[in-house]
Amino acid sequence: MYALVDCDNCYVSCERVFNPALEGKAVVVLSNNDGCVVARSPEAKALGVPEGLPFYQLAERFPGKEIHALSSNYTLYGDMSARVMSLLRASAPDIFIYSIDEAFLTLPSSQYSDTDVKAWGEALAAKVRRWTGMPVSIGIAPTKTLAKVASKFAKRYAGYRKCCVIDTEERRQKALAMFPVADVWGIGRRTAMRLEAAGIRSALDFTQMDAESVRRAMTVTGLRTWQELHGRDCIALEHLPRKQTICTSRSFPKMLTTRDELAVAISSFAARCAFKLRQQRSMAQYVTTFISTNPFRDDLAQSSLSHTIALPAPALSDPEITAAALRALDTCLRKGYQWKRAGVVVSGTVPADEMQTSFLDTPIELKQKFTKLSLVADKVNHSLGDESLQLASAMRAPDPTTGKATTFRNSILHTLRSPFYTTDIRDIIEVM
DNA sequence: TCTGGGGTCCTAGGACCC
DNA sequence: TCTGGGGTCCTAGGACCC
Repeated sequence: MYALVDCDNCYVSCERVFNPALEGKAVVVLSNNDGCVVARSPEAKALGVPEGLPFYQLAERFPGKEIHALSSNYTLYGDMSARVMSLLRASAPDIFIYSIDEAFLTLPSSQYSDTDVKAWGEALAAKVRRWTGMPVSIGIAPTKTLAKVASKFAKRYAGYRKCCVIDTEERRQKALAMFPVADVWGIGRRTAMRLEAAGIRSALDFTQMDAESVRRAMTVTGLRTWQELHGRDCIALEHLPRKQTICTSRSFPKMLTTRDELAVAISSFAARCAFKLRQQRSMAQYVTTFISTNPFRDDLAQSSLSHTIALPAPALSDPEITAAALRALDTCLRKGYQWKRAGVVVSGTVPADEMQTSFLDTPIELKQKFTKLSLVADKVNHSLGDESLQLASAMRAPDPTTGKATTFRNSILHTLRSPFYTTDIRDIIEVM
């Protein structure tokens, strides 16, 4: 059996743990630059606030409603997630962390009989709530896709006391009959529209299609989902310790036009990618830089450009990745556009211990220096704060009046952000 | 005025090899 | 006039996830 543990309205719940005044209120959490709504409390959902709504439309669309909006505080959410996951790991050692707010636990059948698995789930949800403050819902079933279905029931109906189990054929049929096909894990908007046009509305309707037509219409991934809904376990979540592609991208609060402004942003994205590479102990063979204009501005010239550079040998240091990203920027940059978004992608990752050199590469001594320098910078930044030590190319020229050099991250808007309650001693909560 | 970010998997088709 | 068979690798694009 699999247990899917899912945090309820994750970002909003993290905020409520430290600001209980938000309980029972309509709350939304915003994306970077306070752009649009990425998380909603049940009260906000009940008002009809859609996911992805641009923040500036919130007041227009919901006049007179009291809706609390917060900037996203990923430092807080990441830390709260780690607390929840460590509790789950202690309860069931075979855990696959699927996202910041979800994990699959594998329950050995020898250990849990049918009768007490429900009690086990209820107790786990209660423990997570009590120890971390986070509300979670748990779905238990023989396949991951059915566990997902079960968790939605656990979330929706209080009667389940945070844990729903789909273990018998009768329960499976009943649950799937009530479950919209569009909500099935693995069936997205496109496919759902096609299925509904063909009269297939519930997950049960979908399971009654014949396997061959499912495969034809939705390829083998769709067939896997179909099998899983029938109770046959066939989606393997592989523990991929090494990501094959790592991307860092942002929209800008204002559109950029000069090479210098873009270079500061690209340097910062490149360094972030290099850091992520070092964290997973890999090196990248390719570096891509992309830039694009604002697609919502019909009145402006549109362009979306990218360039990929094959490194002479795999790299993981800030200087090497940044130099390649800036070279790629200079290759693709065109005049006459206003750039709204940019990013750096590193790909073709290989394990860092399989380092090879080539005659064309940076001289080996220099490469080793760059690597050591980046590792030292990681340590300094870990103890003194994220941007304590970085390449000068990631900083703007100092302001002539204050003499202070600012970074790209300084320019991201998050005017409604909550304090770093759990990770910064200056923000520690005070009890009066 | 203001519209997010970061991934994975699958398939088709072209290039290329013998 | 008639023009094979089998395979790999790479890439772009679509679909999906949170």
